[in-house]
Amino acid sequence: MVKRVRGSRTGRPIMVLLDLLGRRWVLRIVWELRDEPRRFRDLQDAIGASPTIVNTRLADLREAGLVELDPDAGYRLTALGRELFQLFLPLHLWSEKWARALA
Amino acid sequence: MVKRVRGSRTGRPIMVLLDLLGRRWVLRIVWELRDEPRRFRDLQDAIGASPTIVNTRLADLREAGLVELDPDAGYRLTALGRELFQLFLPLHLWSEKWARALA
DNA sequence: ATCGAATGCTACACAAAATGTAGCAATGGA
DNA sequence: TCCATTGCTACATTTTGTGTAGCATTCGAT
Repeated sequence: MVKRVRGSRTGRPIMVLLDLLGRRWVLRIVWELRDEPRRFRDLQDAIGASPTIVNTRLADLREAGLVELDPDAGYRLTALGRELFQLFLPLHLWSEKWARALA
Repeated sequence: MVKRVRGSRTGRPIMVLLDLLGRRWVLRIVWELRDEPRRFRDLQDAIGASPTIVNTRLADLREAGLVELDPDAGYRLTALGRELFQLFLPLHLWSEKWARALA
């Protein structure tokens, strides 16, 4: 069952998703896990957030079925998580254009 | 100039973008402005956040060149904002699949 | 067996961000 | 002149995140 949280009063999947992705560090964590598993501390150092919140967000992402912990390798995206990341890939390219447009 | 904020210490566009999009209500606001302009209060009611934060986020989005205020119509996406939204469109469909996968 | 390093994670005092409610100033129409 | 609509601010309270320390477990080397 999809957790009903914060702004998402309707429970509509897109709202729940936007809410999840709108939590601090969530997008960044997905980004950092994009191509290989990472250990807790490694991930924490990479994004520069407190362990408290990294742990909280990892819990959110695991509950959302987007991230999992492989004891032998570390945290990584699930199949669903990789699908989501694929949708975000175009953002990378676009962000460069965007930065140029603002300059 | 791209504002350098919070987690984005590098200034790399993708990081700045992920940081911006990771602020509460930002994704939701872009979503709500997707097909027509909305007035401040209208938007506020639609998302159910406080006027304080709606105003702050609108300022963020305006500074990022993604949203603008047309006095005659209300807040709306700029050309850049619409481009960004297009990149997010697949999320809508995917979110349904995701919700089904979690059920 | 025991030491140390790496692991995921918790505790907690402090700081920052968001909420909820009230209301202000400006504009424009009746 | 009155009232509604507009964008927005004030401010006390609550919620969320930070930063630092450190705990418990596992595993490999000595």
